[in-house]
Amino acid sequence: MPITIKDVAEHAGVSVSTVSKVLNDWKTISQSTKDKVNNSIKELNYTPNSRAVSFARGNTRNIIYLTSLSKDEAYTNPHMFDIMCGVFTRLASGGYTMTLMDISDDIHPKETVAGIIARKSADGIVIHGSVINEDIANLIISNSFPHIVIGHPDFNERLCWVDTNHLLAGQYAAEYLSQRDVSPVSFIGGKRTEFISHERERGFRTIMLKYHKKIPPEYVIHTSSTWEEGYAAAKKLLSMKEAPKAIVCENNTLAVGAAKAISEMGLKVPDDIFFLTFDIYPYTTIIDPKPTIININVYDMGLQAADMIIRKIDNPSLMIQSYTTLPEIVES
Amino acid sequence: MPITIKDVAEHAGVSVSTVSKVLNDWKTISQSTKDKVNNSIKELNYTPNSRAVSFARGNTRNIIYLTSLSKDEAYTNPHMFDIMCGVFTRLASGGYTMTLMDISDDIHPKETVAGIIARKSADGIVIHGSVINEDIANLIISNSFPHIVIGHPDFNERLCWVDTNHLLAGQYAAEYLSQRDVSPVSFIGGKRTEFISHERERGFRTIMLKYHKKIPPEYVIHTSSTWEEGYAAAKKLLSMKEAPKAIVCENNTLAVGAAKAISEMGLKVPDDIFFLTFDIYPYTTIIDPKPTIININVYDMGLQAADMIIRKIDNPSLMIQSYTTLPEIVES
DNA sequence: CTGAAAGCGCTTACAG
DNA sequence: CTGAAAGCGCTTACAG
Repeated sequence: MPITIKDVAEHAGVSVSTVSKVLNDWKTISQSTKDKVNNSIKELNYTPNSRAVSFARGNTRNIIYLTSLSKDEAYTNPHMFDIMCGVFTRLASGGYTMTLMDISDDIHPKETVAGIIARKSADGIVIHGSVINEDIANLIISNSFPHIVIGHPDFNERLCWVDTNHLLAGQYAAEYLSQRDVSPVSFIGGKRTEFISHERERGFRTIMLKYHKKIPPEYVIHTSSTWEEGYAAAKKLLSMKEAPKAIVCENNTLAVGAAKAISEMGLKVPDDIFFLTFDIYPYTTIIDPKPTIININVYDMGLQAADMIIRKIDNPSLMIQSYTTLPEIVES
Repeated sequence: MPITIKDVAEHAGVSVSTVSKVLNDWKTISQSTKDKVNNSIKELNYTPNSRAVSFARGNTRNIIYLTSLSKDEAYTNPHMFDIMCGVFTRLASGGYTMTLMDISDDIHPKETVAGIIARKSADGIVIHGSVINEDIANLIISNSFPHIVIGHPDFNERLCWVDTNHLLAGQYAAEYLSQRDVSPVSFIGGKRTEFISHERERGFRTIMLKYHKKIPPEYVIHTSSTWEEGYAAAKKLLSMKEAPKAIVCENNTLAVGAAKAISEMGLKVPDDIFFLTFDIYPYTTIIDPKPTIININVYDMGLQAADMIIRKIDNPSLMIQSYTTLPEIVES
């Protein structure tokens, strides 16, 4: 038979409402009653039933994190989990719990989200950019449901979001090389159709252009993101008559291959060649020679996301807002 | 003003209890009333308030996943998240939600767990082996709280757990080599104090012994788990007068270094040398030459864990049980 | 500063 | 097969 608020009230010789007020820190309660009640709570080892609290209060202090959680997701997309840890940590410190929800093999994702809102199973929702669609976005907006999207959605402008800035990351890479007056430079990129790859390259080109440094077409290679292709691309670049003085790999996997090529050809970094890539994980810690890394702290982005959603819940009239996490340069 | 069960009852011209019975699929309800009620539900677009349901029923259909969720955890310990995805998926299909909880910088973890139990914020708990201690274990057992531990705890024997079997994985490696009559073999392991490392080595030795194949001490190297150390160890082994015909690396990172050594020395796998390691992730997909991998499907372990806890909840008198996930050999 | 009472939206014996 | 009513354990106007 678990202890309820009624037991505490009887034990302390006060009413149930008074106990509740002590529990909720009302300032109208006298110190002496507070002490009495708190003593009884301690003596009876009482803990409020969170189901009853949540029901009576009409809020859950729970946030749903909506994403895709398939097998091997943790290996193929560790960043998503790092973001999640950031979101979680800040939510927890704000007194919120976080419930995971998977939408990856959901045939009616819109109905799932509608259900969350209708059945009030959470006070707000964090949605990973890969699982949101326009229907869901409109549903959230029309219900004014507190939310935050991880990744800048390209529909519904009234959504609240946080994102990384890959364009800027590309620019950082170019600035880094320009400041050191490195020339010529080369770039190994993923398929042009990949958004992140495209942004990084675009940013890179923008800055090179700004400094009037041309990148001849043959110094730019687009390929699929396997280490073998990265290796082949780097080999090709380094064998040219005027070999580049820098290789920028658009992603980690390509950098694995490029490193192999650099090391095979006996080149030293950075004396013979500058070597840059993006993201610390998953591979740069084991890449030899060590590249200079343009990294984005996505854990921090998660913290910011949680901050924003808590503020939205506390203050529903808050304007839409967005937040972009800046890149950082890491020399390893 | 949200729609409640009362609105549905009025609209359908029945009592609240009848609506509830329809909602909960009682078999005593006539088809005609069922239809009437279901129509009203649809027309009013009614969804039960989950807070009220949970409160009235006295259960949450929610499970807490207790672990450590720090920054970079996703990169340094992706397996934990793969397990989590497995747990989550099975819980979701069983109609349970899963709430994350972090205990990494909790000064009073025992009180946190006591709180979960006391305030009934979940019907059960999944605890990652890295965050459980004897106090928590005893608390859970004495409250008969439905639980499952990820990883075999070495205290309280009445705990319910699932685990991988690293000893067996080591044995698989040895069997693999014995069947191919490879000799002599060498082993590069992490520090002896690391449990997983130790188990894998122990399993490996057991089987080698069984086939009366000795592993001379100089063919076994213990080192710290960096790729540089793995490289150095492999170099040393491969330069011996009677070079080993197989290198078994106790972990992924060591294998990165060993691969580098093998490839530098121009050896072909498996013609010149057999090359084995454990776990597919994080690195084996980019290791060249490709090792043979003894892998453990931890996602599946997560599925099993969720299964067990659901059964425990449905049937509290269920005996303690445990489950071990078997390794598999992957040729890449 | 404190308490009696209504209410949150369901579920579930129990009676019919 | 259906319904009236009690109850789950809190919170919160409202009255005093």
